[in-house]
Amino acid sequence: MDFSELKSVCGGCTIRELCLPAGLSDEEVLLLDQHMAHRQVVKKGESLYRTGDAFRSLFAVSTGFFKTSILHEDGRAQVTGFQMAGEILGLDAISTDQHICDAVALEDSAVCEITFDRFEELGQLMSNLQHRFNKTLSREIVRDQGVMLLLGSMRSEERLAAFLVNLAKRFAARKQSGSELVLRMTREDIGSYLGLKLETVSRILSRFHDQHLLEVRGRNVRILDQQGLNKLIEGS
Amino acid sequence: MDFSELKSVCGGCTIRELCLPAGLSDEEVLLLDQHMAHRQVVKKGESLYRTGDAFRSLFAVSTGFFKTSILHEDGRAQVTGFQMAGEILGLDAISTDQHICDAVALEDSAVCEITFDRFEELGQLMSNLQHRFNKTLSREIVRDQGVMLLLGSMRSEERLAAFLVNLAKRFAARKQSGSELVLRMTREDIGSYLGLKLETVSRILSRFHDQHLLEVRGRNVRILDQQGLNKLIEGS
DNA sequence: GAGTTTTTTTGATCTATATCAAAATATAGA
DNA sequence: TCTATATTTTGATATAGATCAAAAAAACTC
Repeated sequence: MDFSELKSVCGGCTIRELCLPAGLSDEEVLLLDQHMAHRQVVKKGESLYRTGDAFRSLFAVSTGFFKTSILHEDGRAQVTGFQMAGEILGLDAISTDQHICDAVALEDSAVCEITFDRFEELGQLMSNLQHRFNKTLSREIVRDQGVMLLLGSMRSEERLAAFLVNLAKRFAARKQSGSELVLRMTREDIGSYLGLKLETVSRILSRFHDQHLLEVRGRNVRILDQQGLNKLIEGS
Repeated sequence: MDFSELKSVCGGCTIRELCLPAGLSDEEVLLLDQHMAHRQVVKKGESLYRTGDAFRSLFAVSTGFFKTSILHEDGRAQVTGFQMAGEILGLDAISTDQHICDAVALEDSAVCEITFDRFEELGQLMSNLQHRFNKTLSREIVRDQGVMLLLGSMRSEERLAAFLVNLAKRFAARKQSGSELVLRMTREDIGSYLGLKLETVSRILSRFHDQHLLEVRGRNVRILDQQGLNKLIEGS
């Protein structure tokens, strides 16, 4: 981890409205900025934090791409999410003051750090910030329950379709192409997230390719038929 | 729903430390009490709220047992949780101001309601309450990610063992027997929660019975070998 | 840029869990 | 208490996805 102390600048950040400062006034953002610790770089493959680490700060992904995974005693791991610009890492640690997952950068990335104690103080000063943060936490609950639905009641093709459509939407919200995806994670990571084996993920991608839903070239995926994918997700 | 306005009395509540007032001083609890809307009864089979309902309040389960489930377009449903005394219903709705699941009472139950607007105001007055509430939201995230691990990487027997051990722990924390469980939900509900079919749940319960891990008589389950169940969960 | 390692694809086969079916119980209603 | 309905159990069979295996393609390393 590179601790070069670049001062955060939420005010000028392009993804401000997708991140913690969403919905804050300029003055409020300024106050938030003053309390942000610093920006730090996490190289591809490095961990931002690991299971068991003491919880001190939340991290907002500035640039790059992360995965979080929890480890079962016996070595099995479950990928619980993939985070991109504007998304917050560390929310799960608030409950126990310890991180309960590993956060690993899947490409060279940068995060903005804010000490949680500081952040809570700010929440007391700015009811608006606190209100938005409650929503952020709740949104994570909704997301997690969506994954439960995926894992609990959808078939493998539906899961993968839902995964790709979700990724595409999030890229699109960040003004990146919503049809040209570069997957930062391995087939195994995708499989772990979706409760499937990597071979199954690979086979289904090939099948989608054959059905002209996607064009798959390794980790480069182009969505050719968004409609078709959506139909797969909904239609039983 | 019975709207008889029984005044809430967190102060005198036996499960106070498992609920929203956890960790608050007597004075703080008094203030919280003054802002609780009322207690209300939900009869077995009735909904406390349904998907799409406007979100106004959080509900703390006072007595009884609930299940929450989200509905997929095509009719499939996924049970996302079972809530008992002290646990909070409605956390997922904060993000969108709409309920995204149904909350159904599985036995005659009572809940304590608090308007969320009021609650947020209180959070501004009592940093302690806000701090605890952040933890409550985070704890729900941790719980959900535990379910992801369950659904994504555990086999059917392990899932059911984990489910039973979890229920037993929660009953025990409420000074009820941690070995004599009365399941309030159907095999189908359990199956939906665990990503299994009801027949599979039934078969595994029978198998556990044969292996003297449990004594199963319909919905009455006695845990005979907690150790054995734990071994199942951990050991691959 | 050749060599090593990691990731991905594809095929053949196996297996855990689903599905279909029917009897046995339990629960609720009159 | 009797009847109707819903739930649970158990068996027989089917199947989606796992596992095992090996080649092909990418991605690092020196």
